[in-house]
This record gives sequence, structure tokens and C-alpha cells, in this order.
Amino acid sequence: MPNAFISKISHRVALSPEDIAILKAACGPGRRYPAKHDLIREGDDPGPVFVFLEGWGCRYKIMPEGGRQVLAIMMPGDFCDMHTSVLNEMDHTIATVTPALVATIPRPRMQELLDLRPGITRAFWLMQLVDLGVARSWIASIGRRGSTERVAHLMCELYLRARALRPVEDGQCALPLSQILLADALGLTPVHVNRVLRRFKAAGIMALRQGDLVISDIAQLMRIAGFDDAYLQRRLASEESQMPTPAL
Amino acid sequence: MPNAFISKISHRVALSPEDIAILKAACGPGRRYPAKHDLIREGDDPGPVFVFLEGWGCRYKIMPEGGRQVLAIMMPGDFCDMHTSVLNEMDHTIATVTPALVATIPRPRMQELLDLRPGITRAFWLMQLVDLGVARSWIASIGRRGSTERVAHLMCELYLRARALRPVEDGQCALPLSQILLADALGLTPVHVNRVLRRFKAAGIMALRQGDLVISDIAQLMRIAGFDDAYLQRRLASEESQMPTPAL
DNA sequence: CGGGGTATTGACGGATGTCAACGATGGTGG
DNA sequence: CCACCATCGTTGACATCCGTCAATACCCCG
Repeated sequence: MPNAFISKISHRVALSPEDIAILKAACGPGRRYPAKHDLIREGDDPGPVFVFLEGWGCRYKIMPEGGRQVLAIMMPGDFCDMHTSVLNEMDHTIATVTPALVATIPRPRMQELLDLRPGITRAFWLMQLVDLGVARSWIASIGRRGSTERVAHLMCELYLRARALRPVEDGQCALPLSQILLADALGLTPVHVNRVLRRFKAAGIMALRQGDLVISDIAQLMRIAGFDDAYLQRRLASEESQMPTPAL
Repeated sequence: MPNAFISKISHRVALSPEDIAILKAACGPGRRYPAKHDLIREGDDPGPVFVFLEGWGCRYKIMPEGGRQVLAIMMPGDFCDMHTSVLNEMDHTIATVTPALVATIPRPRMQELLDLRPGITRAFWLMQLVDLGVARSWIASIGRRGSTERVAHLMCELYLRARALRPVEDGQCALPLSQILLADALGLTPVHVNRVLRRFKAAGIMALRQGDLVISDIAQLMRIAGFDDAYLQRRLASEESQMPTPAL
């Protein structure tokens, strides 16, 4: 099976065939983990770079008061944690959400790649920039949007990301996330997420059913979300159209 | 005058004297801007890299519904926007908060540095990792903390950052931010920030007076904030311990 | 002085959280 | 193949935190 990670990263950044081969080799076959398995925990020493080949994952933080905040959601092809030594310990946990096939690139190996392969360094750097952009958009969403808009916005984001990965029917994509996880990502309670979702369903705008997201009226959803076409759209546009080289 | 940016970045990452000289030269003398001046706006093409030599700044986003969310607060020595062309346009605005002296490194020049100087690339990359860590901690704070803890946490963060820059008396530092700006950063309303601040003052824990933050009981404040010693502490520890000369 | 932005306060309303119970669903082992 | 259990989804009643609105006081700068 083609490696989701490689195909994702090589569409975003021009990588030489050699770099691609090296990266692929560094990944290895990966290893299977059950759902909800912590790959590395807050407080641990930084570990290898994790690459999600199959299955979904997330980053999260447990708050002193007991709650949990999900910081990012990862799909096949996404990778984690470039914490190459700035920090002495992890400031959040990385876990699987669904059963997953995860490859790891050991830290020393990763260090070699960064030292010897400027192309790879740049690729990782750019991917990290995208993460930063998404993180900022989450701050804005959680800080300034009401629950309805907030849910709508996250659904738009996940929909576009998931579809770029594996187009199914129109307005439909895989979304194996529980309402509890969504709540933890949105800074809401599961109960409230449920109410919002329910209203969307009643309004015939979208529904979440057994691991699938079905959007009946995406225009309406994006309008409610105040979803900026320029936000993820542009990012994904370059993936979908396979722009030869967004020259650095 | 020593360049706050250079002293900050070179304390974090080992940079050769040559790299340091090059970076310094690339900055130039900088230019003065009034308070609340947008340096680059959401929607603009990505511009140069901005470096705050003096004065404070912030990143922010205006929401479709009209509100504003501050995404990051910048102090002297901080720099902005490595948006080296992943994105075709800025997804947020960068502005001064106080009157400021800001240097710019033009994009083409920046590109050269990144292509030719692995040490500099690495330095910027690591600084960006720190930004990512702070952004994630903001997500957690806004998403899962009540207003009191939230205000307390931001104050702890700003206090430690500001003190690393220019230690004054114990429990005191410069903080030239209006309650309106704080509210925009915290995802609260100015009215509510005021109430929280007022309670802290009445409790004899901390007060915000004419551009200065005065903390009377930092242990208590950190306890309320659930401030993780490992969070900024560790990051700043490496700065403080290595810092032969306070910046400026 | 005068004026614009900021800080402070109170009264009120509403969005979201909390608590609690029940129903649905899927996985597992007997 | 069924029964059981854990997890998740759904719903209602109620509490509260925070936002909204509005008025007044403050303070720096021209």
C-alpha cells in the first residue's frame, strides 16, 4: 500500500526522489496499536517522530483541574512531534484515536536526516508551519466563536482534510470521532456538542453517523461557520492540484 | 545598543559568530512605528520577517462575526512570521501594541539565509517550535480554564517572559497591555477581565497599574493558574542561566 | 481644558455547564 | 449465538458563569 505520509508530504514540498526513498526507508513498516493508546505522554522525554500510516490520532493535554483539551487531530499521513531537543520533555500527550498503524523514525536517525538532507529539513519545517496555522485557527475558534459556529467550523476543517485523503461520495467522508473527543477538541462539553449536532441534523445540514460525516448542505454549513475559503482551501488546493513546486 | 533579537536567539541555539553577524546585518537598524499600527494584514501577501527590537506587538485575527482574537503577544527580541510561502497570503494580522522599533528582513534575503546557512535555518526552526508550544498552551487555556485561572495563567506567562527580558524588582515587570487587549487574548470580554483583575487586587495577589504588573503573591497566583513549572519555566531556564547580559 | 480611549460598576439575560437518568451500540466471552 | 458490559449517545431540569448594555469615572495627550 502506498505510504500516506510520503504521498502527503511529497505533494506539499518538492522532494527529490532520493529524499523520498530515504524518508520511506526511515519509516519502516510501522506497528499496530489499539484505539486510545498513548504513544508518548506529557512529561516523557521526547521520543521518535510518529507517523500515522493508517488510523487517526490526536494530541492532548490533561488540565490540572481534570479536564482534557485536544490540541490537534491527526489523520493518516500526518506526523507528530518535531520536538527535536528544544524541549526537555513532552508538553502534551500523543495518542491513537482509532486502531492505527504507526511508524516511528528514531530520534538519532531523524537528526541525521535533518543534518544531511536540507530538502527533508525544509519539508518538515513547512509541515510544521501548517500545524502552526491550524493551531492559531483553533485559538480563534475556541476564543471567539459560539458553540454552533465552532462545531460547524471544525466539521468544515475535518471534512476538507478527510476528503483530500479519500474522496467518497459528495458531502461525505469518514469521521471516526466520538462526540466526547469532539467536545474535548472544541472546548465544550459532550452534552452540548450533542445538542448542537442534533440541531444540525434537524435542520438538514449535516449528520454524524457511525463513523461517517454526511453533509447535506455544505454551503450553509460554511456560511454558519464563517469558514474562510482562504483558510484550509488554499492549503488543500495545492495538494489536490498537485502544484509542482510551491517554490520556497 | 545590543540587539534584543540576536541576544535572544543566540541564547537559545548555538549559532556561530559568523551566523550571528550575518543575522545582525540582515536586520538593519529598524524603523519606528506608532502604537496599534498594523505591520501586515490578514489577506496580504506574506511580507518580510519582522523583528521587534523595542516595544510590544501582537498577532491577531478579526472574526467574521466582528470580534477579535489575539493569537500571540510579542515582546522585544521576538520575531514574526516565517510564512515563507507555504501560504499564499497572511492568515492573520501583525501589529504593534506600543510604539515600537521594528526591523525587517526582506523575503529574498531571508531565503538566501535559509538556503545557505543551516545554522540559521535551525535556529528559526527551533524558535518556531517554541511558538507552537505556546500556541498549544493557549488552546488548552482558552478551551478548558475558567476566567480566573485563565487570567492568572496568562499573567504568569507574561511575567516570566517579561522578567527574562528586563528584571526590575521582585514580583514586578513591565506590562503595557490594556485590559481590552488582554480580553482579546483570553477570549473574554473587557468587562469580565476587569472584574477578575479587580478580585485579584482585592485579594492582594496582583495588580495591574499603569503599564506595570505587580505580583504580591506569585506562589498563590501560580497555584490558581495551575501553572506548570515545566511549561515556560524550562524554556526560560535555559535563557536565564545562559544569559551573560540582560538584553538591551 | 477638552476629548478619546480606557477602567470601573451594576443590573440583567442567555449560552453553556452540571447532574442524572436512560437508551443505543458494539465488542467479548461463555 | 446469545448475554453481558463498557462506552457512547440522548434528553430534561436546573445552575452559573460570562456576556451585554449602559452609565460614570479616570487619565493621558494635545
